Amino acid sequence: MSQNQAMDNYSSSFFLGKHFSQFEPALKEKIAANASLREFSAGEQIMQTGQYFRSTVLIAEGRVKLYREGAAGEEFFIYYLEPGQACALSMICATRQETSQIMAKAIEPTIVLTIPIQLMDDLMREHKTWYYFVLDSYRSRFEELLTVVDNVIFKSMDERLEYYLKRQCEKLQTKQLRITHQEIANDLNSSREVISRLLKKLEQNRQISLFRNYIECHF
Amino acid sequence: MSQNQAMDNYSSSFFLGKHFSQFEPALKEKIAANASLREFSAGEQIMQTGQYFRSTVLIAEGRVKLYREGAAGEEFFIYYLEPGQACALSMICATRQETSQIMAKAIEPTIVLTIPIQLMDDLMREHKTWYYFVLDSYRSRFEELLTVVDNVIFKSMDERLEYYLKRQCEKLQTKQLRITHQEIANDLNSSREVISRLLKKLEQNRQISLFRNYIECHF
DNA sequence: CAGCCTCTGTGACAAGAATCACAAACTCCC
DNA sequence: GGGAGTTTGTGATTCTTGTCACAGAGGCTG
Repeated sequence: MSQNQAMDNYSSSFFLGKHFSQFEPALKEKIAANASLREFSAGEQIMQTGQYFRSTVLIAEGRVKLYREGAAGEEFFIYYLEPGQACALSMICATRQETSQIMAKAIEPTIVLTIPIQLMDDLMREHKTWYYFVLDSYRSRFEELLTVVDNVIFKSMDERLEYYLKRQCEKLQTKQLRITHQEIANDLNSSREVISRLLKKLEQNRQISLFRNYIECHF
Repeated sequence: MSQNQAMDNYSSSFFLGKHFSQFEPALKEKIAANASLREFSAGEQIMQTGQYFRSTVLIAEGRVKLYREGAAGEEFFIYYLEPGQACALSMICATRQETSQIMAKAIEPTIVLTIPIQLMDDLMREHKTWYYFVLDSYRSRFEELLTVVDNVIFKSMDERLEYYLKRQCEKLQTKQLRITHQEIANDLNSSREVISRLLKKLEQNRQISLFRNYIECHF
């Protein structure tokens, strides 16, 4: 075993201990022995639309933003993945050798744990904790996707914008959002002017304060 | 064992053989021995929004329509479930005792197989076929939900309507759709007048023919 | 400080979709 | 056949959102 791989294994255990504490020691060891680490810098793409998966992906550090891509290259924001979570799509695509229809981008320096598909059968059979984790990942992402549908179907743009801002504040753990109107418009698949106008309204209602390059929320 | 239950078991095997042929005999027997059958008449609700699940649901006969409900009671059509498919939500909610955020309605006389949650651990551990089936159910529903998002986000109402009609033809295996404009409008969360006008346009383009209470598609 | 780029604000207009109002056509049932 | 209920067609109007055009403000760099 190369020194590099020994280091990988050490680091895998570290992240497993930090963010996957519900896994029992035997499960953690098994994953650590087989997983490898991959690093991504902020802004780097982790998955492209249509890519094949050869492994299951767990987020060890950082933050990943998932988008659905439109025909003309528009990037509609779906949800974030955080440390301790798994890419639900990578788990199923992995078992079936199918392609993913989603694009993922690291928005912070990010480290992911990749587990070879071959290990899945063993993990599912031997570790109830693991299959609970897998099913729960699915359920959570599924529910999150359903709330996205809800918003798009039943809500108007001003409500969607408000929900978007609240969600950002929660996920990023801050009331100061470093983001431009154009970026928000992209995430919501709207246009900059519309977002600017709606933000102005929110400011007039004292719900937020607007500054150059960032927004302060008073939710 | 009551005669009734004996009949249930017999019938369960029958449906398992008919629509779940990928399951190996041992798996089918185990499910048949533990599952029970429930019948629903056309139009009956199978799940209500917010309901708890105590079992995993497989569709044995008929057809089930799944909706997402809006705050004002609007019912937005998500997808159909057919014989051989499982309700993905019931599998995860079952393992975690969570509530579902979806409403399901039988649109034909429908028979479902319900498998008690207690059996899940055993099935997952002992039968690779089963956990592949579970993960694949998830993947398929997830992808289907993503295409719903795509349509709502990136497409205009005329494109969504066309996609809707094609999907109905495929799923219901017919070019004659017995459906009113109002029902389509409900499924797409639009209004009857808008749908009527767009249908007229499709008719002018020779893509469909309109009749009272049904539509003939020439796709 | 001058020039350039990015970000934001705003008015005018266009397009899509929802709503209202009403009429016509079809179906069923007494 | 006549009336009631359901389904469909269509114009007029309004609302929301997207698009175009342009201006000004802030920040960076030579």
